[in-house]
Amino acid sequence: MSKHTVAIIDDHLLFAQSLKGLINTFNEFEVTQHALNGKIFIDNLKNESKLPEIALMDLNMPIMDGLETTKFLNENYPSIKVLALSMDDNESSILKMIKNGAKGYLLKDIHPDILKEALLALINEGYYHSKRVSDTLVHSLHPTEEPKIKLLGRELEFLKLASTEMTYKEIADVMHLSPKTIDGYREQLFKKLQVKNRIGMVVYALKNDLA
Amino acid sequence: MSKHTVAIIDDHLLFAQSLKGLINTFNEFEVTQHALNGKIFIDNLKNESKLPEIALMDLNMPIMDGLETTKFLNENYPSIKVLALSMDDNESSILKMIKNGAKGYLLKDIHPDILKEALLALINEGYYHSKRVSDTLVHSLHPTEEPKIKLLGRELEFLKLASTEMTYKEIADVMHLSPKTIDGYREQLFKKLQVKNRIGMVVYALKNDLA
DNA sequence: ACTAAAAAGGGGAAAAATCCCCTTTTTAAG
DNA sequence: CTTAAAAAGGGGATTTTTCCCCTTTTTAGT
Repeated sequence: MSKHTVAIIDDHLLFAQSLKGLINTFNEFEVTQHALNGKIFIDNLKNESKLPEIALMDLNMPIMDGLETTKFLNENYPSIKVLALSMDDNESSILKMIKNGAKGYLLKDIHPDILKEALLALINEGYYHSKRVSDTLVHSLHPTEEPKIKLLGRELEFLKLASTEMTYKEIADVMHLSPKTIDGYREQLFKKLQVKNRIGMVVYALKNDLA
Repeated sequence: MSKHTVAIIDDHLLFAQSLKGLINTFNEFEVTQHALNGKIFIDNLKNESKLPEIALMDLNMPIMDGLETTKFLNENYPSIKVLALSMDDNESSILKMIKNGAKGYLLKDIHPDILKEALLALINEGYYHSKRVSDTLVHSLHPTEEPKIKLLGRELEFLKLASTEMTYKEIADVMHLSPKTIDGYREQLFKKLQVKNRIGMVVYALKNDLA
């Protein structure tokens, strides 16, 4: 049985080298490439006959960082599974990486066994997420302390419809109201939400998950 | 040491009763209330001197369902921790519950030990999420199999600005372009995204996290 | 060098949105 | 019953958006 292939993209030479050594002690994996940043890695891919199965991707790199690289890989080489490696468990960077196609997220201070576990999970399940990462994700979804704006009855209904491609006339129609009444709702909402136009209203609705 | 209080909101009498029996065997918890739907539960709260710490909330109920009830509780009785209970592990309903303030999500076919574990976690950690739920959450964030629309260079920049309250004239200004060029981008984008107007465009941008 | 696509720009008109000032009807609360 | 707030509706004008048909310049690939 041939080993699974792993590429390392990291500008910290010392860390990358030791990582390479570690992975090569695993029975199931071997490191086939090492690049100092995303640009170099991608350029190399064009000349490679076989792609690595997994890319161990550092986040902070010069020239082309982990996020950009992951986005590119996801669109152009979707078979490569990106496992993000980072110092920090910063919430938004984890979210961004996953949204852009990373299949897993690891922190650099983990135990070697966890790395192996993650690599195996990536091959077998297609993804890996540590408890710490899952918790972060869940936390980010919880509603934030809200300076919540109190929408009265039909305003919410109107807001939802205003977030579609319907014209106000059409909205008035489906709500069985006069266009002038709708016009009133609109003005009230502009004041309440402190927006200048329908676009602002829609952005508010979408961001607050009301639409 | 007094027991932690749990309210059950579920219209399945048989299930709710056995659940009540089960929980009352736990040393740490006791069921203090049972309501057949969210409306009844909320009405009861007004007359109660002490609120339950945890609400075991079924999702599908007549009159007022779990989602609505959770939303209401989160806004008006934030001290009550909602643990959602559901038959299905449907991705979007899990997401919705959590976004609306549920502190945990359980499936009804779980082992009794898990229920106890979840209740304890809710008290001690403030939340509980099973692996299955975490996985679902993570999965929902991954980019979907994309009928991805290829946006060329400045179209993306324009799209972002179009998702603000700026008029096209103002956008033209900050992009150092003629309003007529902007008009061109707009029409191209309408075709590409298959939308009828600026609202549709903004909704697309927001939902695809481009804005 | 040739060519196609992308980028930038325009005229002119109809439709929709926005604004400001104002009235009547319905509902909820004391 | 009275009063206030919310809901519904209107006139009329300005600004913005949308649409359709068209030209020139720049960029990139063979």
